[in-house]
Amino acid sequence: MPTEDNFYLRVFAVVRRIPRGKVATYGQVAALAGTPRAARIVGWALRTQAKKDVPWHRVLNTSGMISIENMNAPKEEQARLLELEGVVIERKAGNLFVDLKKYGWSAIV
DNA sequence: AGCCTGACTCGGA
DNA sequence: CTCCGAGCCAGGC
Repeated sequence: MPTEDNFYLRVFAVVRRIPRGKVATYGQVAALAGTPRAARIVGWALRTQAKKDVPWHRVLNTSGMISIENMNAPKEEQARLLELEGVVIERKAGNLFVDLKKYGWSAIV
């Protein structure tokens, strides 16, 4: 697998392709980026560049739950951004969930 | 160059 | 069904 910055670029490119009002999982983005097992790297990539021109808030874990707890990007902020796009956020036990069946994005476009 | 850590995931107990 | 552990890739120290 490539170990260049291109991986990041690909990740960003994939994330940018996520339509407004839709969400994708880390694993999915990683797969689209060319490395199915690099879900963690995706999160990392987003974390290093978060708050740029990439809709990082559209990326969630495989459960549709926001894993962020005490990071630079508060989950509340992510929830707000998603709600602005029409995505319904479900709050359960202090965690934020998104209905992937409804808002999940299909890579096959 | 080597070890630790992490916005993840999957599989077994 | 829930909890715990191992696997994975890349970056930081």
